[in-house]
Amino acid sequence: MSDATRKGTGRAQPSMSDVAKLAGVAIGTVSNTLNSPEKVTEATRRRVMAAIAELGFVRNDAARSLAAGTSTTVGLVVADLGNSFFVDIARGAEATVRQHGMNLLIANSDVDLAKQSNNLAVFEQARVAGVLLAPLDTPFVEVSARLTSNTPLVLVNYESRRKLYSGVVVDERRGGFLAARHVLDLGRRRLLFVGGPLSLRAVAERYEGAQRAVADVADATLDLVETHGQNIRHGKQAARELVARSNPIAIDGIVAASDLLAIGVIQVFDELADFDVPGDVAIVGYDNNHFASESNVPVSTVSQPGEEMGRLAAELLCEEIAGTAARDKQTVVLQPHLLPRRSSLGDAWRRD
Amino acid sequence: MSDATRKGTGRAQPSMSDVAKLAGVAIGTVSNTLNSPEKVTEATRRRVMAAIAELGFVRNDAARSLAAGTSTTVGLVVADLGNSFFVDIARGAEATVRQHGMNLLIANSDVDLAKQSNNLAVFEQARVAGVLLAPLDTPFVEVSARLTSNTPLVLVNYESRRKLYSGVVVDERRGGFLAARHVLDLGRRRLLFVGGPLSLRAVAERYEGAQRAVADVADATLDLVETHGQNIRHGKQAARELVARSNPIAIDGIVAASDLLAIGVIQVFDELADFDVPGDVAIVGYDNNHFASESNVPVSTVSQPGEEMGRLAAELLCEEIAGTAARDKQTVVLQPHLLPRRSSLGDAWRRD
DNA sequence: CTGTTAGCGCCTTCAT
DNA sequence: ATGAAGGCGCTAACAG
Repeated sequence: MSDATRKGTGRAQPSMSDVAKLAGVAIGTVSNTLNSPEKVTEATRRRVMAAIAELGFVRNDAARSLAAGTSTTVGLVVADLGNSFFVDIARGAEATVRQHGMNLLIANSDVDLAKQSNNLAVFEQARVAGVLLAPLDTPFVEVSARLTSNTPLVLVNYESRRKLYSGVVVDERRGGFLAARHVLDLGRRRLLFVGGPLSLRAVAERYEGAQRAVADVADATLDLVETHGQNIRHGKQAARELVARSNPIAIDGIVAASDLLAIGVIQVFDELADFDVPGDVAIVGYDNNHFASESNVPVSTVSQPGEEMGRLAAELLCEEIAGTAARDKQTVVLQPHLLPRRSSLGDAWRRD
Repeated sequence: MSDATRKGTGRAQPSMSDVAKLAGVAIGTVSNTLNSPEKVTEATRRRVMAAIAELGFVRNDAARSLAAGTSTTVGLVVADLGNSFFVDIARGAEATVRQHGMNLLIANSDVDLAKQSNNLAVFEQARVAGVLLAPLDTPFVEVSARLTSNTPLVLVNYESRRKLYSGVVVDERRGGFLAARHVLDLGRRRLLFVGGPLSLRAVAERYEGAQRAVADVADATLDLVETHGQNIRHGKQAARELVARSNPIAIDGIVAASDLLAIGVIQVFDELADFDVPGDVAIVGYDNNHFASESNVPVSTVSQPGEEMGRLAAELLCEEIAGTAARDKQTVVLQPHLLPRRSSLGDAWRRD
């Protein structure tokens, strides 16, 4: 199979030595004009560049990183690209990674632990400079993460209890607290938390935060309807369950674990005559879903700083790559913030 | 720098020769047990695997693809991860790529032509086995695509007019046609198309399709409100413009270029007293946005087969990589299909 | 400033 | 079935 040319159109990729030959210089010079332009005469630089252009040469990065022992790409392993929160993270990470002269490649775990492990392995085999891991919300993270032994690794949206990795997370309890306190500040006292399953760390912590806020107010109570997920249909289901439980509803404020849940709840309430949001029940969601802000009743929400998380995590990773990172692993905690809108403020809220 | 160990915690990555030494075999044997297990005794295979496990060895893929001249990863360059259509494509592509024993890495162009070019360059330098390109909707595609000279390239959601690349697209005209004909079948005659800018190929083609459907019906007309984008706010704006133009509205059917547009329109109409959707105006959106199906008035829509597009494109790419592809480039055209829901059918539509 | 050279870690004949 | 050796394309150190 040696002398048989590859099938079809393309001739083989030109190599540096081809470029060197055409430009009439040595191969090392080509390498220099690419990596250390200051070490090369303007004239020869031009000749080399011309040859590169003429040949359509593209440097083989596999060879480069093999020889140099360093890569210029970082990998991002993401739990679910279908969730815009992770897309925000990717956007943020991409920005700072690029700022450091590197490139970001993304692998989607698609809510599948096996894929997540595989993705980590892929990046490790590729000898990327480092990897950012926004993992599934399961207790197995440390295990799969341990697969990547020597590659710098920073966690996003997950805290390494054993301090094995640095990471950046958002204070979910604080978010739940903010949401509940907002409703309490509006004078509501009979609150309900909607979300689930509580085995999800984020949901459980938001619930805890809400509990804390309620505990601060003497005559306030917090009820719970646990759901099987955070989509609109789960919200609808929860609302129907609530209505079935006691009608008229003995609740005047709701904290939902997601905007979609909130929307579902609102939709069911809308169909009930003589029932008003937020007049009868004030509702706060979570996530600042783009959709939620523009729905019929713009949903008050707790916004998570996804892009900033991505940026910060990438920053931490770059430090580890550069070897300038602190010895101890650190977990940065970012604060979510409340965005009150019509579903809690009512007419007191003005668009834009 | 030879005997100085790398900084900090990690000792250097073990290499194949380390494994060979530990297992008491030659380096070639290690390679064989990894790549051609059938060429190795069960006993030595076990010894080698044990050594690999003990050392935590991970094969250096840069070296591997350099030596073997083949890569096992394919790249996907995507116009906008914020658009769930592209996420669907990624999901489909990932599935078939994996089925062929390869891995998919994603790079997000984030609606930026420069990033798109850069992403293509990154994958080309990495010498991936091939790349899938779901490009921005601009006339410059052919140019930036030409950057990738020798890497197999298949287009997704874009047609190579010059037949330089294979690809898979969806029949946008057909989609527009289906939407409009559905409204016409409902007895509506004064239609309106909402979407824009028309410089976007997809929007223009959907509009053309709608025109064709209307042309088939003697007394039907099709009006146009061109927007600056396809989000909810553009839909609201368009609806207000329409109301301002003539009140009561002289329109009884709307084809929107996206579900979000449709939702925006519906929201504005909802605020008008004595105005009913679909009673007064039947509305069809486009994209089968997950939200749209669960919003207040579930939006009738045209669904695009994103995952299937990804699968098919990946299939085409794998053929090119394997060299089993037909000589001439082919563009596969997939058909969208109509999902009638409440925004056009009204009470005649039953959920689920 | 330019040319020469020795590997980077692995795959792949070719002997054994 | 196993071992030895050359080379993939490039970088980095050194010599000129």
